[in-house]
Amino acid sequence: MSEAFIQYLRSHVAFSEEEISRIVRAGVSRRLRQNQHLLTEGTLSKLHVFVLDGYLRTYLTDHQGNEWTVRLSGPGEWCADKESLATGKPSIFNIEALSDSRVFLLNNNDLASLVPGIPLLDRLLDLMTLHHFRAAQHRIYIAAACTAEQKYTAFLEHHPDLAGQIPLNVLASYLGVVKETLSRARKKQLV
Amino acid sequence: MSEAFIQYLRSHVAFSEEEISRIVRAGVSRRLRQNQHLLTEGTLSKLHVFVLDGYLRTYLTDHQGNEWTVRLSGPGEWCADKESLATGKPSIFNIEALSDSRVFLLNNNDLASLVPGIPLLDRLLDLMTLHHFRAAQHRIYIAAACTAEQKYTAFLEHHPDLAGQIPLNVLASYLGVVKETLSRARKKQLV
DNA sequence: CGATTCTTTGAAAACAGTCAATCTGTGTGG
DNA sequence: CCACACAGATTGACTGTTTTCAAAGAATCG
Repeated sequence: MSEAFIQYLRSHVAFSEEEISRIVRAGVSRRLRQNQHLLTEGTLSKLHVFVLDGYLRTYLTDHQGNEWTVRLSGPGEWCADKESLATGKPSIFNIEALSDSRVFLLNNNDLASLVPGIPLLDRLLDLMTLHHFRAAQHRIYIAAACTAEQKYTAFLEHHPDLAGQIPLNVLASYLGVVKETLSRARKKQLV
Repeated sequence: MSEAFIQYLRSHVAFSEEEISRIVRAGVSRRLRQNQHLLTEGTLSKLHVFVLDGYLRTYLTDHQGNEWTVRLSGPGEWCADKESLATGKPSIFNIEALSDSRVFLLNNNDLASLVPGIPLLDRLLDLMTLHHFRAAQHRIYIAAACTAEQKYTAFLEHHPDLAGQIPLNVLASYLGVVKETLSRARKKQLV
């Protein structure tokens, strides 16, 4: 069931098999249908989400009702509202499955209770945060420095697998352009 | 000397006075001249920088030699290259003083060696990371959803103190617009 | 097959970037 | 103290890109 998650644990931090099994037992794997929401703005999120299979997107809605995708998460990636987790305040984000997906869910409290016994877990949590932060930093640079076409090219380079899997309007809201512009950029790209 | 840092420690985490004194003794305060660099790309950074006074900017240079400001840090804020700290790889960023400044420097190793004796330090480091991540997330949204004028307005709201303190071209490279565009946005703002 | 959603295309308008000139303030040397 | 140079900021005219609006063309699902 959660083989992909176990693989992830093995390859990123030097846990013992016994530790891995304890971590895995602390969570559950779950299926999500396409368009199913895992988190809705205004509610509390206590979950760390590890994507086993499929694609999730994290987005927020502005005052005009436009949706802005702030993160895309594919297999082997994490997806959590760090902020809501840390502060205990309701989330401003929504998390939705872009396709039928399987995820591994870890409750923050359960995870925290394991930390004293498995000191390396802290290292894992650090890694997760760093990964997210690094990605965010890179996106800020891309958003500032690139034209629509360059953004699309950069996205293809960083996420060759993802491009074909997600709807155009979602990718557009991720890149910060309008769907028509992205459609044109994509067309040029092919020539 | 480092009063502002001590205040910060007191108000953010419930350290004892003795712990605070141990933390403060682990670092040093230093003066920076305007335009002086605290970190240059290609070098290793082991420092956590707390701004006592003045303003720092973190930027990177692209292939065409353009500078892109990825962070601005004022009094009471942190400024560090998390990535270089965590991976031990040379930094891709530069950190520069925008004005004559005073900073409090903590070496990562020194800080790490205090953690076992002061468990709350982990909480502080979490807070720092979270703060940075939150800011990055917000900037991604602003970059995607806002026009030049709205970006400037949003910046004024979030950093009312900073706007007057930093040169226009730096702010422009932070907002992801050209300096002329920012100049015009600022003019409209006044009307 | 019809209905809905996603994508493409076109034309016009709004927006931001480029280039070049001017203006402003600051500091330096005569 | 003035004149000058210099860097930062503004302005104007122009170009190029992106958005907007509207319509038509695929693709998908029941």
